[in-house]
Amino acid sequence: MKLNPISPFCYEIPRTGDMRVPGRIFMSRRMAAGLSEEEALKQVANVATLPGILTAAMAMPDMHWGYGFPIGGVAAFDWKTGVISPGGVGYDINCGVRLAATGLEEKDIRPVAERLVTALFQNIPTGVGSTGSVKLSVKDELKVLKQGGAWAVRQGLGDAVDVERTEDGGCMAEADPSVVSQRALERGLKQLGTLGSGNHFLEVGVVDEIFDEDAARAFGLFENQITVLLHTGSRGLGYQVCDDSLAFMNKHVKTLGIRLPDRQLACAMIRSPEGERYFAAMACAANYAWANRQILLHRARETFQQVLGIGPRDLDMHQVYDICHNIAKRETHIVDGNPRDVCVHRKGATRAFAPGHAAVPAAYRHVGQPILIPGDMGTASYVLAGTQKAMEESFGSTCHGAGRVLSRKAAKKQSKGRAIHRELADKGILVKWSGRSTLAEEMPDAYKDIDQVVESVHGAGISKKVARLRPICVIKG
DNA sequence: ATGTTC
Repeated sequence: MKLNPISPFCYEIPRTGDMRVPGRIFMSRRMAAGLSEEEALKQVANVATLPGILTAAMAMPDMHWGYGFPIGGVAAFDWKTGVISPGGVGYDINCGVRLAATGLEEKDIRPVAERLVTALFQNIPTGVGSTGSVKLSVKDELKVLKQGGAWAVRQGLGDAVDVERTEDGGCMAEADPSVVSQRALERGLKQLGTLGSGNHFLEVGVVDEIFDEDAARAFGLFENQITVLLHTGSRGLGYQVCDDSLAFMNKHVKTLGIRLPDRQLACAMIRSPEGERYFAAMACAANYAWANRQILLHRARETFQQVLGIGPRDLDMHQVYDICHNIAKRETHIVDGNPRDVCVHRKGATRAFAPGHAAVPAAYRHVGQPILIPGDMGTASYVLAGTQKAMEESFGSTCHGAGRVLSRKAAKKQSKGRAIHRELADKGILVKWSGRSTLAEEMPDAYKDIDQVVESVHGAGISKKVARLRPICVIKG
């Protein structure tokens, strides 16, 4: 695939064949030189052929191959003439990240780290098919799908301010539980408040370095501060919503009469019964994910208090922000100088709204929206802030994480004979996990260098570095 | 990512 540098941190796939717009990849020269993502680049070009796509099919430096659309991809479609596609969101609808800061410092946690990680692992169900964190009736589940994070707070599983510091207030109003299948409801019934598996985790970390004092102060972050970072999504419910939607979209797309370069790009006009049905079901799964992360934060608060023998006031575990990185949203963006109503697909990409945007919580509005970028479990995670340049160049979007370089299979092979948990322990990172091959599949070597990913988006100007976090304890599924 | 191939 031919890539033309159009600026020091942006490369273009020129328009050819059925492409309606070019492709655009945000990455440093160094990452471009090491790029071996031919299949993912082809997927960017494929997305560029879809009806109603605006400006360019975009990808972030953490891009890799995904279902139809690349992971690390951003695609915005005109609301009236464009399409919506489950492949542009991903199977784990509203997979996302939540960060809480505490009143504690590293010295308060080091002596109890072993007990803390053990207690977190006991109190939070992990792994494929994990259940049992909260008891839910079907009636309550429908409320979760409609209300999102606020439902959990109403149950006493969090604070009102948690919801205020969540993207979209932890709720997409377009949710319509009547379009969610019985099977999806069944899968969701017992999984609320569970972590899941794969790259999902809950991590106790420490603020390692501050890059932007003003933004860090606004976000309530200071050096040596203990943080909790958690990464999970909508579990089996979201997976089932995606699966159900792909089934009816595949049927529907045959009636559209458009030629798709890949059947995994199955889609519908946004303003069609099929498009609206997917959007309404997707929003339900998004709300479920926000309730899920809300409950996990509550479990973390309970566990810290139990292990440290302190009350909520001394713990002071307060939410910094919660973002989604697998979602489609209705947003207004300036396109060719005019405001346009668009449907932005972010799949393995994060919203990065600029200072002054009304969707950014008031306390953060002068510095921009917080962005949470988890690294692999052996290195670091980053807090960034949204920028005006992101509004202008990437539909208010940035990267989402390190991005895989090794397939799960390849990672397992490379880890043979190694004790990954010991390698991490040598770096001062305690890890507890449930899946037989989780640690091998998720080992640091399986991921790109998070520092390079973050330098790319910082260099491109689509977000700016605020702080780096270093892990101390990690639980995984 | 996923009751990891209803």
